Amino acid sequence: MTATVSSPAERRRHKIRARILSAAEQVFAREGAAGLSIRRLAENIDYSPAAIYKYFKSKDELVDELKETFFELILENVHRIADRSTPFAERSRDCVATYIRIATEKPHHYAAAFAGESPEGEGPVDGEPGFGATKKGQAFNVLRGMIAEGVENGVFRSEVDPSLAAKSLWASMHGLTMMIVHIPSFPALKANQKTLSRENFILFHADQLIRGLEAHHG
Amino acid sequence: MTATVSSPAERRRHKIRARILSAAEQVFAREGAAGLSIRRLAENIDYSPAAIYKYFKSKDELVDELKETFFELILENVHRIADRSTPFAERSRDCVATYIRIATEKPHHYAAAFAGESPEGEGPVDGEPGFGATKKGQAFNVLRGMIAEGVENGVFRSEVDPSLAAKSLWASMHGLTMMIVHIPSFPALKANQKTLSRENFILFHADQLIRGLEAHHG
DNA sequence: CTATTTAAGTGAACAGTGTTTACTTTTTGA
DNA sequence: TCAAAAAGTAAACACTGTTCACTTAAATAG
Repeated sequence: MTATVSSPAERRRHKIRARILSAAEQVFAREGAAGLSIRRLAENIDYSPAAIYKYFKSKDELVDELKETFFELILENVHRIADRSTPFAERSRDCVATYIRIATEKPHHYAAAFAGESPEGEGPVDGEPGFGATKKGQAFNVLRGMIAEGVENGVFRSEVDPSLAAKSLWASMHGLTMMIVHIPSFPALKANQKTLSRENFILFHADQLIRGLEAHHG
Repeated sequence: MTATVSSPAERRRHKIRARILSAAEQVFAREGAAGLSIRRLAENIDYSPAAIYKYFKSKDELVDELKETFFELILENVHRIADRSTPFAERSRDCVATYIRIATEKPHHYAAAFAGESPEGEGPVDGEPGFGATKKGQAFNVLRGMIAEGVENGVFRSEVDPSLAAKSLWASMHGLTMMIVHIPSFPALKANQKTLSRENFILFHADQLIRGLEAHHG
């Protein structure tokens, strides 16, 4: 699909861009956006701070690329689960759980992806044109498709609107993810004397959310 | 309960502290932690930047007080609903909805309360000694109490552990709140041609969460 | 192969930030 | 009244993202 249309100069440029992103990624993964400074980054790759601006027009743009790559990872994993042929209920739960699992593996990435540090600038949202283009939007669409399937199956209540329910479900997934990301010791679980692992908590949460959608058959 | 044990000096000091906090609150509510700089704050109250440090040992400490006051507001509102004598299911939903409603009225406060800007430092969590002392912790305890009540009533499934379920529920409330806070246009709802208000979305979400807990009677 | 244009890279500065230190002024209490 | 404690400040430190004028290297055209 992608032929070698790039000139040597373009390839070189792309390579250096990747080098910068790679160095940025390493710092970002450990210390987050705040810990990643242009000056430190420049030093790491033996460049002057100003040189970075020949490749990225701002720190935000650089960080945005790290975030998009990260969401690509989430999308891939969720997609893989969604395309399985396991029983529907189980598959739904696994989608939810996978999102949370993968997301919490890179806490700084996830936190930064939603907090443009101040509540304002964000990409397009559902309904707007560019939404399906972002990885975030694609992940949401997978979720909605899954719920629509459940409604058709009769597994989920017929009143639920997939688009609405998907947003609600997404918010809940997002919530646990954020909790784990922001409060490292969450969930501090000594529930009923038993110490539950984080994994078990995620599964409980996912189960709870799917239950809210299910039709009562019996 | 609190007699006038304070000397004139102490009262004066407290007054100035409050003055600083009030000035900080105004900027913070509009522009968040990033927009609130010590220098700007000092200028607003005709003080030198260094003077602030006679009253607060860091910007973080100052902001922490704003956050705690904010969570006091949430707690008050949730408590008021929880203490009502309306039917249990309705009351539960209202608690959840109220948390989200009040929280999203001060987006910057809420976002800052959970994002210590970098995922690390947070107050005590459930199980630890100081948890009940924080307003955040108290709000959680109200939630857990409510769920415990539901389990005893038989309204909620008997298997659910209140402590565990409260964390899960809290995470979901937190999720929608964060979504609204971070993505101003969330939920972008043109679900089924109908434009739903944010309020309706919150109620749907709350309903969905309570459903997940309910026992299937019938 | 040379001349010219374009891109890459840089040092220094600008405008900010939170915080500390040494110093002065004011207030307090014996 | 006078020493001690607290309040307040100017100036500096060590950072930050970003821009500008400048030099150096590479690509392109004649």
